[in-house]
Amino acid sequence: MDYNKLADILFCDVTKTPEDYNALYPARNLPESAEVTRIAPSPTGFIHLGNLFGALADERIAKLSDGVFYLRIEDTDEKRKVEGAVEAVLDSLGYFGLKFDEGAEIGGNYGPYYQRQRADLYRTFAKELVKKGLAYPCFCTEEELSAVREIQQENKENTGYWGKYAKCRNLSLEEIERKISEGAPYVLRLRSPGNVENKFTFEDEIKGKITVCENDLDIVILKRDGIPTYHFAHVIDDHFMGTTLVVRGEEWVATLPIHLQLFELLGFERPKYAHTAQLMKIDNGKKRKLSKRHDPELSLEYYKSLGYHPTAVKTYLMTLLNSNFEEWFLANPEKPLEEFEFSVSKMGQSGALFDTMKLDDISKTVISNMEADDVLSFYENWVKEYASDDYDVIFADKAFIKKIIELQMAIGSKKRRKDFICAKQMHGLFGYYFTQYFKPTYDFKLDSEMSRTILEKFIAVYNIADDNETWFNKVKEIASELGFAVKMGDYKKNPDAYKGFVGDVAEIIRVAVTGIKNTPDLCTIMQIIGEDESRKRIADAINHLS
RNA sequence: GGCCCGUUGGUCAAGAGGUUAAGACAUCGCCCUUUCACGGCGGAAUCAUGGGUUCGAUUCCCGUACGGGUCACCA
Repeated sequence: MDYNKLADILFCDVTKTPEDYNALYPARNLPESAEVTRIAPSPTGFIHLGNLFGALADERIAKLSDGVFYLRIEDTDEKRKVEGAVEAVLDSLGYFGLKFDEGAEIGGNYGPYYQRQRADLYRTFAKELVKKGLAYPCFCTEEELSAVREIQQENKENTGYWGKYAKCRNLSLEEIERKISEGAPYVLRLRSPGNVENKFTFEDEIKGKITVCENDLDIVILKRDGIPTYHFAHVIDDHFMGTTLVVRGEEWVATLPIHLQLFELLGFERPKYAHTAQLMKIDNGKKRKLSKRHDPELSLEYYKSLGYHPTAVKTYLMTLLNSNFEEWFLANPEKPLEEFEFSVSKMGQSGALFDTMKLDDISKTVISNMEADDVLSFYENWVKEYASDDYDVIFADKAFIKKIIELQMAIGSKKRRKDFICAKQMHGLFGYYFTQYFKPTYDFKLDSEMSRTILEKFIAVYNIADDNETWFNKVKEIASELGFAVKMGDYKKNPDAYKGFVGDVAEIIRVAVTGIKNTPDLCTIMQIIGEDESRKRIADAINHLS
């Protein structure tokens, strides 16, 4: 068979040569240790936690090694393409603070970064393969292929296009020419020189040694429309874009032999691979891979809409990504996580269960370490986007809401509070500060008579100018007069001697003023909402009790 | 089903041929406390299983079970 002739028939449109591309995409001029990483999503319009998980690793590795982190869009599947998906990817990752050095919509010297725009490149190398007798056109229909698969399954053989089942492998040039002239559609398949009997071990950056079989499948490299499959595009792109480390999900280890074979046949040096474990969740008592379809918590938009701070999500992901990160974070809660020395070797190799509790805990810590102004503006942006109806009320007076945030965070005191998890939950915490939203339930712990007495006595001595200590001394006095212990310890030692302790008294006032039992320092709350409002609320409560 | 990978408390996990088997989240108890939160102290809780190798194995080897991945002209 004259492979050159076949190549010319199949690729009469190809005018460039491999040399042209070698010149177009020279090796990157980077230091020895620099890693070039990438994320390569398909534009389905849905970027999820798993993508962010991998992207974070990619980004850290590239940054810490003074390398390059780029974005390539794998849009080879026309059917899955969604309008605006690329913008969504950029938006989502941008929200989480991941910046690309080059890539789709950003530019760079190794573009275009959309695979559909690189068709000539792929076809040039596909042609090379044909010339060497390493690729051939296949005219099999879907029906033929599935019939073959059934036979293989019956015979308990490996499924796929291989060996004796590779019908089009040995078509003569004449047959090929005839079919093409008849307009028969075809794909281009690799003529795999591999043998499944041959096993070899491969060193993965995360998983260590993996034993695999050589690929013997004549996989499709160019689809009917002339666009490459993932496998072929991956090899060509990561070669010409100079990727040094491919970080991708472990679902790809199964096809690793194909990729390795392709690198070898094309004479390219292969990159290192790091196959990451998948994020899992418990479903009906079973551990399973998080799925885009069924798990809303996989969507990045989900966290954004709940108002989880991007740093919190990133920090949580880092704990899953690097086993020694958490220790570092606990020791340096205030340091930016960019300072952590991320390492591929510390990446876990089994799938981690996604733990919302832990995310919440980390969120609390992350937010409690932020400046009040940053929390405020983060919250403001969230309200604008997700609770816009409340915006005018809450942000009518920025100084007011800032005071609330400072109180809730206990800014200024030795120990900050860790009340805030996410913007949505913050939003729910703020109700009683605003007259418009204040709807007390008046769940008083003591009987009406006593509750009313406490409130009456309190309102008689209340002075908004009192500092915290004076304020509390007044409460203590009332407690003492009415037969409550002033110290909790006294009450605990001798509960029968008292009606309760000072906390019980304070709670009555708290419920009257805020409508709920759990709040930060009451004295400050009353200062924030103001004297008139405080007095009015207490008077209302007294009325309610009368 | 074939092939590949994995299995340390409820969860995330460190770990090494000999350890009281770290730490974090969750949980429970106590302390602190005007409530809550924060913080402090303490408790309960783990090496899937059967065989080897070894003076000794949770750690190494083999099998079993279980879990995961994959078997497209999808990525």
